[in-house]
Amino acid sequence: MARPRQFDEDAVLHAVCEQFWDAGYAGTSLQDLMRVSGLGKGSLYAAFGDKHELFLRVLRRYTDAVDRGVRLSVEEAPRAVEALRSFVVSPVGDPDGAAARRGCLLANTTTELAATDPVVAEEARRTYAGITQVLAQAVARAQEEGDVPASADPEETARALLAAQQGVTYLGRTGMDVRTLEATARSLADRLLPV
Amino acid sequence: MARPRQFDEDAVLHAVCEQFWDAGYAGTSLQDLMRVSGLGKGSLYAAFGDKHELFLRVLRRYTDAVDRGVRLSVEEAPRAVEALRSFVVSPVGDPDGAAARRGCLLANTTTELAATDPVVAEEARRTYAGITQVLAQAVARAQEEGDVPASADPEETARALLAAQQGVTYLGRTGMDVRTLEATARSLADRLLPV
DNA sequence: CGCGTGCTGGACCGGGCGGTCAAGAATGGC
DNA sequence: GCCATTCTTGACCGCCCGGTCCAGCACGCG
Repeated sequence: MARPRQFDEDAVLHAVCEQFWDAGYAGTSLQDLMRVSGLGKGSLYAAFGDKHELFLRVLRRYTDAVDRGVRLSVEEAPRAVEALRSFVVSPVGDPDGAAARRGCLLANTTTELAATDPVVAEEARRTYAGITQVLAQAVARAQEEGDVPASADPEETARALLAAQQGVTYLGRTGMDVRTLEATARSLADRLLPV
Repeated sequence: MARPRQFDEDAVLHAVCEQFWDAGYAGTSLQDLMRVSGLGKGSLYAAFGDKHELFLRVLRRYTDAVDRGVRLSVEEAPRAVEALRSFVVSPVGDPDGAAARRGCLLANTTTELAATDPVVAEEARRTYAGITQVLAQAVARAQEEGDVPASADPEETARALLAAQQGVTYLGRTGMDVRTLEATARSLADRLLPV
């Protein structure tokens, strides 16, 4: 046969993801990608195509992970309402606020590119539609469990929770004080998920 | 004297603002700025400094306008709760969704730059702190007017409203269907501003 | 009316961009 | 051990980036 690959594809995608996450799409140069991946330009192009294709690959990997994370969180929660609450608070991350300031790769790059890149916009809509569905099911379960009033519309509640979570994500990116941010997130969860 | 300026500074700043708003900071080249302003490089540099300075100038102009807009909306509202509701729904904009997809210049560029540009991050925090203050006063007024329960903490409510509004702004940028977006915004306003 | 002043426009610069390619190195089947 | 095959490296490409600079132009004061 021929010469086998000398790099771990998954490790490269992870490193590239971190880079795009921190610096954005336009803010990441091919040199950056070479540096974080340890690969030459040729290898990158042969393995993943051009910068844009590589970015989409990484973005889909990320959205898949997010989707799986939300599903798992709902599945594993003893009570669905707990998963819903933790979803809203999740952007807060660590107590020193580094995770909050980083934001979300999907949110960051959608804001940067959605207006000009229909593929990115569609990926965002697809992901949020999936999350909304999972949240709506969780709301329905929470209603059965008596933690959310039966009068609430599950899908409408799910969308409100999603919007709230994205708002928290954004305020985190502004560098807002973490404790204030967490209080805001908890307050939103309280108000959107009344007992 | 000497040759007077042949351009309207305010018109140039307006055009440049639109450009940064649509294409982002990195996505806007000096050629773009020359095109939309009708000025040569030399004039742009002489009048406004380099690209970054020009951007900050435009950003401050924008945040000032936003701040004035919110203050005015609260002042002019017959009942404060109406201003609060319209604040949350405001990102929806026109019925065809163009304004929603455009998002907010401050939100877009903060997401793009806040991690690397402390000046932009500070401008964002300053603006949102101001808006929070105005909203909190409006909440207090709404309480006096009997439209919001006296038990609610004005500042906490203001922050929840701000986060909700930013979440709606972001979902608008993803290109979410305008009617769904508007329903989500109204639902958030209903839940965060109970009678 | 002429001259100094400061605005104007574009030529010009070095550099870094995204992307291509060819030559060589590492493999495993034969 | 040879060869076909694939991966790897880095030189190279044309282009456009942000930024500088200067020659000339339009003005209005004296």
